[in-house]
Amino acid sequence: MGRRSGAGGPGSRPGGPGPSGPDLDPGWVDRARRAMLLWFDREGRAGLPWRLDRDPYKVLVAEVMLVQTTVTAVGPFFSRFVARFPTAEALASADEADVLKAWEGLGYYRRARLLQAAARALVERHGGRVPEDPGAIRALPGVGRYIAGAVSSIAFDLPEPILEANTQRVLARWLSWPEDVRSTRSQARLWEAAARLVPPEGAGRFNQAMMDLGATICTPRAPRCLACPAADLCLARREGLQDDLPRRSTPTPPLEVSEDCVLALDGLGRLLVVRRSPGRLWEHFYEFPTVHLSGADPAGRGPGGGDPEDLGPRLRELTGVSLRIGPVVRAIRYGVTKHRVTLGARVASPVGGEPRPGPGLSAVEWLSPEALDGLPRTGATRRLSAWAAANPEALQLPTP
DNA sequence: AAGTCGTGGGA
DNA sequence: TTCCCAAGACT
Repeated sequence: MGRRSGAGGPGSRPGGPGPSGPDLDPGWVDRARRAMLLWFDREGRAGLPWRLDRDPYKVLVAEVMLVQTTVTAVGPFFSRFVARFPTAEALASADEADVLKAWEGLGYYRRARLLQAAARALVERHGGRVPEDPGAIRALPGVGRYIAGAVSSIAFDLPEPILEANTQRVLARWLSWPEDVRSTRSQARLWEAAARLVPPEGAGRFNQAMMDLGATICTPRAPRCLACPAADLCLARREGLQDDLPRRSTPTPPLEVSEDCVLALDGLGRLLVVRRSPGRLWEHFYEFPTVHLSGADPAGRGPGGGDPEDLGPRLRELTGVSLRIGPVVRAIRYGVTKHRVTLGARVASPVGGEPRPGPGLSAVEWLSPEALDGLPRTGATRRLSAWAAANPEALQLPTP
């Protein structure tokens, strides 16, 4: 017996397209809806900060923050952000630098700019409110099909489907979908299934139930099928494939990168920092002057060279400041996009020159540690700042 | 339509 | 430590 017409399976006509075809059996759809809504009311995740009310603006903020970001990480950011920018009006009129600072640490910083653009669109086009119209929501900056469906269903209970990491996994297993879930075909098929499944009433609860199931039961590894309210609906479980689905093509290994930066201290206890230019990674973010040594060049720092003798001239060109450069006192590793970076931090002190932004930079400044704390920084820069503050003696340059 | 865009928690 | 991966959108 194949996967196609098993009693109670998702596929419709025996001999028809089966679960990989366009149709889902109406009886199966009905059972799935009931099971998920019942389960959500009993076992759904309670206490998520963005579920305290259904303010459509807050739902929108939460959905944007949750893009490619874990629930655990978003929690405190969301509470702080909506306290600081409680309405679309407040966000629309805020300084971009304040919005970026509130977003610092969440990553994908373009989201923050687009969310503010969305807030401005809400003020200009919709009286400062999120419109109860999926098409109008989808037209907001930074809002794609997923966020439009999530806001429409969760805030307004409109029967719009969603598809994201959790629902992809759940649906791929329910349908025993064998292809790479990220392929265009898979996405089309899974969106289609999601659209068939979302109930005419209770859409918001149903969509959240699918995400909660994926997060707590139907997990990437070792799904807890014994606790799953939809176990008897699930084709992958019936076939014993729940541990092998969804399928993903093997990712390419990250590219190794080596960089050095300088923790340069002047006579007033200030640190030399640079601000990155627009149109590139970490735009408008502050960091310590950094040069590319070898490997790929994710941050767009230009041609590298491993010779420590070159560091002085290169940093002079970058910052306008001539530096006496000491040894690496701290090394950290971090990942960014498809790269693995080893960043060495050297101590340094100025011997001449004036701050002047070089290639890829829009500003160079001497700043106190306190002033630096108030500016948006990359994750690596925050780690080094914290380390420097905790180890002031390590910043002393050895006497030549 | 493949590439780009970040970070941190958990295993 | 390293690896996986997370409520995607935009170009």
